[in-house]
Amino acid sequence: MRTQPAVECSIQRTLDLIGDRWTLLILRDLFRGVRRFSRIQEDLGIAKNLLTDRLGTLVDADIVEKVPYQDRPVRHEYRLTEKGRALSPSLLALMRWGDRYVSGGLAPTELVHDECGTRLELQPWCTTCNVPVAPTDISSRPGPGRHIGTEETRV
Amino acid sequence: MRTQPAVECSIQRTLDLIGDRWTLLILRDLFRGVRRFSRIQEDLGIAKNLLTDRLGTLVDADIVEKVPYQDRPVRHEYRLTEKGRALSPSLLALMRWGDRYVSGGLAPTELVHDECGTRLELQPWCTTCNVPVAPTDISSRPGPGRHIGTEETRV
DNA sequence: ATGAGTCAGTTTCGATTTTCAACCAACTAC
DNA sequence: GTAGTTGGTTGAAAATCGAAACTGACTCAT
Repeated sequence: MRTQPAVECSIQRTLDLIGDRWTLLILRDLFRGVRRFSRIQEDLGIAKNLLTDRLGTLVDADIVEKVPYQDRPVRHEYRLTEKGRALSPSLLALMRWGDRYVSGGLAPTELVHDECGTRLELQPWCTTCNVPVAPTDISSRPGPGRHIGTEETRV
Repeated sequence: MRTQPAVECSIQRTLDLIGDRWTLLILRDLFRGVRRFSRIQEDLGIAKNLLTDRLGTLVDADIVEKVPYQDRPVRHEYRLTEKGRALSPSLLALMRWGDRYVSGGLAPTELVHDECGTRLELQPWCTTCNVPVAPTDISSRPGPGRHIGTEETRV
């Protein structure tokens, strides 16, 4: 969307790709199984030219792929790639925040653990210690993908 | 931002509030400790009138608060409220996705577990079973905040 | 084989947003 | 008094968006 020399932040890089008003909603629909142009269009109320544009961007970015579901006439549907499915935690996090702070704690839809039916939380997880990590136990440091002037950083 | 009758989805409700091109970047700056109008403005390169507008929206939504840091002249800085800080997992999730899929696995900044220095992952977590939950073990169901026609839903 | 319908777009154009630059107000420091 | 800083506001040009009309490829019913 924008063309900046190479931003030193993965959040910004990500938002440059999918951070506009519609794209995350389109992705939500794809996660929900709404995969066809016209279905997405009527579900979101997005203008068709914009939907064309956004889906094109997502396909170019390899987040979504266009697969034919019939010949004669050839019709396609849009499916998440592995890269696209990897956005699941991001959407889940936004959803849980909205449940708590916008929907007043009353989730319109709940995501639960299959085995026990408990509603899921999303937590930072340490793969070494195998424990959830509280925000107070998180530090940041410059990583191998170059670094920015380090400040008090707590995300 | 938009005024829709009462959308039945926490993702959409959330994105209506913070899902524009700049707001999440502003919040990222606040998490990083960049809290003053002029600092944010130059860091992001956002137009000042838009920054005024977006900060106002965030303050109205109680995501950010404006606190004076000096008198004479009174100057304010913008701080995350508890509601704002609760967006941390969302930003973290977007960051981790960007690390992997946009920055080619080379994180510009790493968030690590204080105690052991391991880079953090963000995982759905079952508070009952006390285990991380894989995407395949997640189901969805209508919650108390009203419900939408249920489809194959996997977020 | 004509006519209506569906799906996935493209085109056009007026309305809205964003950007960019200039200006302003309050105060400090010199 | 002059310059500088911070946190804005204002207005005009440029970019983007939204709504509706139009297209093309095909099906199905008559």
